Amino acid sequence: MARPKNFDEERALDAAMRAFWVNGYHATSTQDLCEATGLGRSSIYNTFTSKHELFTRALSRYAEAMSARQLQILEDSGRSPLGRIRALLELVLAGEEENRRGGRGIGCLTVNTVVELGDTDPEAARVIDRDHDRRIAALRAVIEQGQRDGEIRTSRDAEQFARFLNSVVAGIRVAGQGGADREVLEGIAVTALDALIV
Amino acid sequence: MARPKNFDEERALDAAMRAFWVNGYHATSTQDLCEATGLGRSSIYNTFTSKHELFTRALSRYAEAMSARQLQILEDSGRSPLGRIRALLELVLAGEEENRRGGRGIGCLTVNTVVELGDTDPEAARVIDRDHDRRIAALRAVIEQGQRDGEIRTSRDAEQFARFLNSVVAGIRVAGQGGADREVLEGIAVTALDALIV
DNA sequence: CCCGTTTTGGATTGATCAGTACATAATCAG
DNA sequence: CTGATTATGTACTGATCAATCCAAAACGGG
Repeated sequence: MARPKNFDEERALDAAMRAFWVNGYHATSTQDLCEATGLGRSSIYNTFTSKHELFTRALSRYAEAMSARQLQILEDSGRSPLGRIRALLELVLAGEEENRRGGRGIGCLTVNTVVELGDTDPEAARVIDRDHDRRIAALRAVIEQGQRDGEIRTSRDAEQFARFLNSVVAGIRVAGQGGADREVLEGIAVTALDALIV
Repeated sequence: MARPKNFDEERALDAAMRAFWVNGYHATSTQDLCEATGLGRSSIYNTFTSKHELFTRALSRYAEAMSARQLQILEDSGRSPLGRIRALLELVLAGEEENRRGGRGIGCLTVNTVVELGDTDPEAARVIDRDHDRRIAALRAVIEQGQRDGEIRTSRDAEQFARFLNSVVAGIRVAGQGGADREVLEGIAVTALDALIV
């Protein structure tokens, strides 16, 4: 029929995602994206239409992959509710440790995007809001379960606690970007858990 | 001797700070800075040398002003240690509420800068690190006092609690930028305090 | 083998970027 | 009033931005 693409679209998307993740939307030029993906301008525009659309797709992919791993942990019936939350925080810590560059982390693409673009990018905001809602719902379900089991003892309702934990994760990410090492981030995480067992 | 400047340098710096705060470093053009400050290009370059230097000065000014208010609260002997921490969180909540734009906040310039520039801007990183250390030290002192008074748990050491609280503040800021309203942010703050209170 | 279709590379577009050059305007010391 | 000095407005610089154009290349169905 026609000439086939010479590259794997998902691999290219991953490379672009990485570039946006490390440098942010504005500081990543289309030239940077060409170099990161190994594609020419034509291929990028032919496949992804525009820098902004490529960003939106990369962000969606990130959110999807990240949430998939996190929700899998939160729904792991092999662990207790509290154990799941611990495992989630452990995943975050491991991720931050893995992504350290020259002593500083690169954080989380969704957090970075909220901070960099705020409400100036409605498509990005939509992706992030959706992802946020899913994570809050999953956290909330686990916390409710833990409260029923008596493992989680807090006078706060599950929704409030879910938002607290989500915010702590964002805070850990920012601290990682500020240069905090594993030990410090772990200290933040375990301290947050103290609020669960009041 | 010579022609005097036609504007107030500090007011201009405030306006520039605001522009960087709302839109970030990369998304704020020199043209934007002219419009925000009301100055011409010549005046800006004559006074502040470069966009980057203007940014560094604006960031320093922000950090200075922000820390001044926060340290004043943390050192207010009219309140108990825990009362000071509550007041600090209240200040953060009030600030986030004040800065809401179209439903979303604009966060905190230092947090925004850590996230946007990470370690790609050494001058900015230096300013922020210094500010961070001061805040941690002040928090730590208050927490130690609270622990001596029996008002704050001794299960974690003061340094760890300080870093936790600082991270929670960053998390609140990010949540505010994500669109969370006052009630939600307040929920995060009071839940965080559960980890400290005996 | 060849034609229709799509991909690809490279040159190019106009807009915008940060920063500069320079002439003019404003100020004050004398 | 004059001259030294600094501020300001305007026009401009080269670089880079995202995006497009177009011709050549690569494929698969017939």
